[in-house]
Amino acid sequence: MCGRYAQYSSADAIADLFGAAIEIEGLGPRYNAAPMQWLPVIRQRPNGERVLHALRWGLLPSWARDETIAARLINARAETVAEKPAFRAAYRARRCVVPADGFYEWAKRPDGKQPYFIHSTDETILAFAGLWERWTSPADGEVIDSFTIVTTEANPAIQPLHDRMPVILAPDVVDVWLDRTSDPARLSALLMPSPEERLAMHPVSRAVGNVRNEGRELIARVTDAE
DNA sequence: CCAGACGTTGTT
DNA sequence: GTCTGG
DNA sequence: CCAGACGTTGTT
DNA sequence: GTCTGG
Repeated sequence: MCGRYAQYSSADAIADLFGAAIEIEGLGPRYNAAPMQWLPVIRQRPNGERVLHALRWGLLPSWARDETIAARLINARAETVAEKPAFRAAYRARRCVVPADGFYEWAKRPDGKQPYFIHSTDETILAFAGLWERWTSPADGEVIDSFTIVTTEANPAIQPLHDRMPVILAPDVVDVWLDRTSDPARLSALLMPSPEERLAMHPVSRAVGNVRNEGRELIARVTDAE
Protein backbone atom coordinates (compact mmCIF):
# COMPACT_ATOMS: atom_id res chain seq x y z
CA MET A 1 0.00 0.00 0.00
CA CYS A 2 1.14 3.52 0.16
CA GLY A 3 0.42 5.55 3.26
CA ARG A 4 3.52 7.70 3.50
CA TYR A 5 6.02 8.95 0.94
CA ALA A 6 8.83 11.39 0.20
CA GLN A 7 8.80 14.17 -2.36
CA TYR A 8 11.96 16.22 -2.22
CA SER A 9 12.59 17.05 -5.87
CA SER A 10 12.13 20.73 -6.68
CA ALA A 11 9.02 22.12 -8.37
CA ASP A 12 11.25 23.04 -11.32
CA ALA A 13 12.53 19.48 -11.69
CA ILE A 14 8.99 18.07 -11.53
CA ALA A 15 7.66 20.66 -13.96
CA ASP A 16 10.48 19.94 -16.42
CA LEU A 17 10.02 16.18 -16.28
CA PHE A 18 6.26 16.24 -16.81
CA GLY A 19 5.98 19.38 -18.91
CA ALA A 20 3.78 21.11 -16.36
CA ALA A 21 3.27 24.74 -15.41
CA ILE A 22 3.92 25.50 -11.74
CA GLU A 23 0.83 26.78 -9.93
CA ILE A 24 1.88 25.97 -6.40
CA GLU A 25 3.58 28.09 -3.78
CA GLY A 26 5.92 27.30 -0.95
CA LEU A 27 6.71 23.79 -2.17
CA GLY A 28 9.56 22.53 -0.04
CA PRO A 29 11.20 19.12 0.18
CA ARG A 30 9.09 16.56 2.02
CA TYR A 31 10.47 13.40 3.58
CA ASN A 32 7.30 12.49 5.45
CA ALA A 33 4.33 13.28 3.23
CA ALA A 34 1.22 12.00 5.00
CA PRO A 35 -2.51 11.68 4.32
CA MET A 36 -4.65 14.81 4.83
CA GLN A 37 -1.76 17.03 3.80
CA TRP A 38 -1.62 19.34 0.78
CA LEU A 39 0.84 17.83 -1.69
CA PRO A 40 1.88 18.50 -5.28
CA VAL A 41 -0.06 16.73 -8.03
CA ILE A 42 0.07 17.03 -11.84
CA ARG A 43 -3.24 17.44 -13.61
CA GLN A 44 -3.92 17.78 -17.32
CA ARG A 45 -6.52 20.18 -18.65
CA PRO A 46 -8.73 19.15 -21.58
CA ASN A 47 -6.57 21.29 -23.89
CA GLY A 48 -3.55 19.18 -22.93
CA GLU A 49 -1.93 21.79 -20.68
CA ARG A 50 -0.40 20.31 -17.53
CA VAL A 51 -0.33 22.04 -14.17
CA LEU A 52 1.38 21.31 -10.87
CA HIS A 53 -1.12 22.01 -8.07
CA ALA A 54 -1.41 21.33 -4.36
CA LEU A 55 -4.21 18.84 -3.59
CA ARG A 56 -5.12 17.17 -0.32
CA TRP A 57 -4.26 13.48 0.06
CA GLY A 58 -7.38 11.45 0.87
CA LEU A 59 -10.16 11.41 -1.73
CA LEU A 60 -13.38 13.23 -0.98
CA PRO A 61 -16.07 11.88 -3.34
CA SER A 62 -18.38 14.61 -4.60
CA TRP A 63 -21.28 13.11 -2.62
CA ALA A 64 -19.52 12.95 0.75
CA ARG A 65 -21.58 14.55 3.52
CA ASP A 66 -18.49 15.59 5.42
CA GLU A 67 -14.72 15.29 5.26
CA THR A 68 -14.28 12.34 7.58
CA ILE A 69 -14.23 9.75 4.79
CA ALA A 70 -11.10 11.25 3.22
CA ALA A 71 -8.64 9.69 5.65
CA ARG A 72 -9.88 6.23 4.65
CA LEU A 73 -9.65 6.82 0.90
CA ILE A 74 -5.93 7.45 0.59
CA ASN A 75 -5.55 4.44 -1.73
CA ALA A 76 -7.69 2.91 -4.47
CA ARG A 77 -7.24 -0.71 -5.49
CA ALA A 78 -6.38 -1.05 -9.19
CA GLU A 79 -8.43 -4.24 -9.40
CA THR A 80 -11.69 -2.48 -8.51
CA VAL A 81 -11.10 1.22 -9.19
CA ALA A 82 -13.26 1.21 -12.33
CA GLU A 83 -16.31 -0.06 -10.42
CA LYS A 84 -16.18 1.31 -6.89
CA PRO A 85 -18.65 4.17 -6.38
CA ALA A 86 -16.06 6.28 -4.57
CA PHE A 87 -13.51 6.08 -7.38
CA ARG A 88 -15.06 5.23 -10.76
CA ALA A 89 -16.00 8.78 -11.77
CA ALA A 90 -12.51 10.03 -11.01
CA TYR A 91 -10.99 7.02 -12.75
CA ARG A 92 -12.92 7.84 -15.91
CA ALA A 93 -12.31 11.56 -16.02
CA ARG A 94 -9.91 12.81 -13.35
CA ARG A 95 -6.65 10.90 -13.41
CA CYS A 96 -3.52 12.62 -12.18
CA VAL A 97 0.13 11.95 -11.46
CA VAL A 98 1.58 12.18 -7.96
CA PRO A 99 5.30 12.97 -8.18
CA ALA A 100 7.37 11.16 -5.54
CA ASP A 101 10.97 10.34 -4.79
CA GLY A 102 10.14 7.23 -2.82
CA PHE A 103 7.67 5.70 -0.37
CA TYR A 104 7.69 3.89 2.95
CA GLU A 105 6.55 0.42 3.96
CA TRP A 106 6.60 -0.99 7.49
CA ALA A 107 7.81 -4.53 8.14
CA LYS A 108 6.38 -6.20 11.24
CA ARG A 109 8.96 -7.34 13.75
CA PRO A 110 8.64 -8.95 17.17
CA ASP A 111 9.79 -5.67 18.72
CA GLY A 112 7.59 -3.41 16.60
CA LYS A 113 7.44 -2.10 13.05
CA GLN A 114 10.53 -1.40 11.01
CA PRO A 115 10.06 1.20 8.26
CA TYR A 116 11.81 0.85 4.88
CA PHE A 117 12.36 3.56 2.28
CA ILE A 118 11.76 2.40 -1.28
CA HIS A 119 13.12 4.57 -4.09
CA SER A 120 14.11 4.39 -7.73
CA THR A 121 17.49 2.83 -8.47
CA ASP A 122 18.37 5.58 -10.94
CA GLU A 123 17.27 8.53 -8.76
CA THR A 124 14.57 9.56 -11.22
CA ILE A 125 11.30 11.04 -10.01
CA LEU A 126 8.54 8.44 -9.68
CA ALA A 127 5.07 8.99 -11.13
CA PHE A 128 2.40 7.47 -8.89
CA ALA A 129 -0.93 6.88 -10.62
CA GLY A 130 -3.48 9.12 -8.90
CA LEU A 131 -7.13 10.12 -9.09
CA TRP A 132 -8.56 13.45 -8.02
CA GLU A 133 -11.98 14.80 -7.17
CA ARG A 134 -13.58 18.15 -6.41
CA TRP A 135 -15.82 18.35 -3.33
CA THR A 136 -18.01 21.20 -2.15
CA SER A 137 -18.93 21.26 1.51
CA PRO A 138 -22.73 21.10 1.95
CA ALA A 139 -22.24 22.93 5.22
CA ASP A 140 -20.35 26.02 4.15
CA GLY A 141 -19.61 25.79 0.43
CA GLU A 142 -15.89 25.26 0.92
CA VAL A 143 -14.30 23.61 -2.13
CA ILE A 144 -11.57 20.99 -1.68
CA ASP A 145 -9.63 19.24 -4.44
CA SER A 146 -8.26 15.94 -3.14
CA PHE A 147 -6.46 12.90 -4.52
CA THR A 148 -5.86 9.21 -3.92
CA ILE A 149 -3.03 6.88 -4.96
CA VAL A 150 -3.85 3.73 -6.96
CA THR A 151 -2.30 0.56 -5.57
CA THR A 152 -1.61 -2.85 -7.08
CA GLU A 153 -0.09 -6.09 -5.86
CA ALA A 154 3.49 -5.79 -4.65
CA ASN A 155 6.30 -6.92 -6.92
CA PRO A 156 8.46 -9.81 -5.63
CA ALA A 157 11.05 -7.47 -4.12
CA ILE A 158 8.49 -5.66 -1.97
CA GLN A 159 6.36 -8.71 -1.17
CA PRO A 160 8.36 -9.56 1.98
CA LEU A 161 7.41 -6.15 3.40
CA HIS A 162 3.85 -5.89 2.18
CA ASP A 163 1.49 -7.31 -0.45
CA ARG A 164 0.53 -3.97 -2.00
CA MET A 165 2.43 -1.10 -3.59
CA PRO A 166 1.57 2.11 -5.42
CA VAL A 167 1.17 1.97 -9.19
CA ILE A 168 4.30 3.60 -10.57
CA LEU A 169 3.83 4.72 -14.16
CA ALA A 170 6.72 4.20 -16.55
CA PRO A 171 7.75 7.51 -18.15
CA ASP A 172 6.40 6.45 -21.55
CA VAL A 173 2.85 5.79 -20.30
CA VAL A 174 2.27 9.02 -18.36
CA ASP A 175 0.69 10.58 -21.46
CA VAL A 176 -1.86 7.78 -21.72
CA TRP A 177 -2.72 8.00 -18.02
CA LEU A 178 -3.28 11.77 -18.08
CA ASP A 179 -5.25 11.82 -21.35
CA ARG A 180 -8.88 11.72 -20.28
CA THR A 181 -9.94 10.22 -23.60
CA SER A 182 -7.75 7.13 -23.21
CA ASP A 183 -9.40 3.80 -23.82
CA PRO A 184 -10.38 1.93 -20.59
CA ALA A 185 -8.63 -1.25 -21.75
CA ARG A 186 -5.46 0.70 -22.34
CA LEU A 187 -5.70 2.29 -18.88
CA SER A 188 -6.15 -0.96 -17.00
CA ALA A 189 -3.04 -2.33 -18.71
CA LEU A 190 -1.01 0.39 -16.97
CA LEU A 191 -2.01 -0.65 -13.46
CA MET A 192 0.77 -3.19 -12.99
CA PRO A 193 3.47 -3.65 -10.35
CA SER A 194 6.67 -1.80 -11.12
CA PRO A 195 9.60 -3.91 -12.41
CA GLU A 196 11.85 -5.02 -9.54
CA GLU A 197 14.95 -3.50 -11.08
CA ARG A 198 13.47 -0.02 -10.98
CA LEU A 199 13.34 0.10 -7.16
CA ALA A 200 15.73 -0.36 -4.25
CA MET A 201 15.03 -0.28 -0.51
CA HIS A 202 16.72 0.12 2.85
CA PRO A 203 15.65 0.32 6.51
CA VAL A 204 15.24 3.81 7.99
CA SER A 205 14.67 5.37 11.40
CA ARG A 206 11.39 4.63 13.15
CA ALA A 207 11.06 8.38 13.54
CA VAL A 208 9.24 8.48 10.19
CA GLY A 209 6.25 6.88 11.91
CA ASN A 210 5.35 10.18 13.52
CA VAL A 211 3.96 12.62 10.95
CA ARG A 212 5.34 15.53 12.97
CA ASN A 213 8.88 14.44 12.10
CA GLU A 214 10.37 15.82 8.91
CA GLY A 215 13.80 16.06 7.33
CA ARG A 216 16.41 14.46 5.16
CA GLU A 217 17.56 12.17 7.96
CA LEU A 218 14.28 10.23 7.66
CA ILE A 219 15.44 8.54 4.43
CA ALA A 220 18.94 7.72 5.73
CA ARG A 221 19.87 4.06 5.96
CA VAL A 222 20.04 2.63 9.47
CA THR A 223 21.08 -0.80 10.65
CA ASP A 224 17.94 -2.93 10.78
CA ALA A 225 15.70 -2.43 13.82
CA GLU A 226 17.73 0.57 14.97
C1' DC B 1 -40.74 4.28 -3.57
C1' DC B 2 -37.07 5.79 0.27
C1' DA B 3 -32.86 4.71 3.13
C1' DG B 4 -28.36 3.86 3.34
C1' DA B 5 -24.01 2.88 1.58
C1' DC B 6 -20.28 4.28 -1.03
C1' DG B 7 -13.14 2.49 1.13
C1' DT B 8 -8.47 0.50 2.32
C1' DT B 9 -5.47 -1.87 5.28
C1' DG B 10 -4.44 -5.83 8.23
C1' DT B 11 -5.80 -9.28 11.34
C1' DT B 12 -8.64 -12.94 13.12
C1' DG C 1 -24.15 10.92 -7.94
C1' DT C 2 -25.62 6.14 -8.21
C1' DC C 3 -26.46 1.66 -6.76
C1' DT C 4 -28.35 -1.86 -3.50
C1' DG C 5 -31.54 -3.46 -0.16
C1' DG C 6 -35.92 -3.42 1.81
C1' DC D 1 0.77 4.58 6.87
C1' DC D 2 1.21 5.68 12.30
C1' DA D 3 -0.21 8.37 16.47
C1' DG D 4 -3.50 9.57 19.45
C1' DA D 5 -8.00 9.89 21.09
C1' DC D 6 -11.83 7.65 22.76
C1' DG D 7 -17.11 11.51 27.26
C1' DT D 8 -20.69 14.19 29.65
C1' DT D 9 -22.22 17.58 32.66
C1' DG D 10 -22.06 22.13 34.34
C1' DT D 11 -19.51 26.02 35.44
C1' DT D 12 -15.89 29.51 34.75
C1' DG E 1 -11.04 -2.14 19.53
C1' DT E 2 -11.95 1.56 16.35
C1' DC E 3 -12.03 5.98 14.58
C1' DT E 4 -9.94 10.52 13.40
C1' DG E 5 -6.19 13.52 12.21
C1' DG E 6 -1.94 14.34 10.02
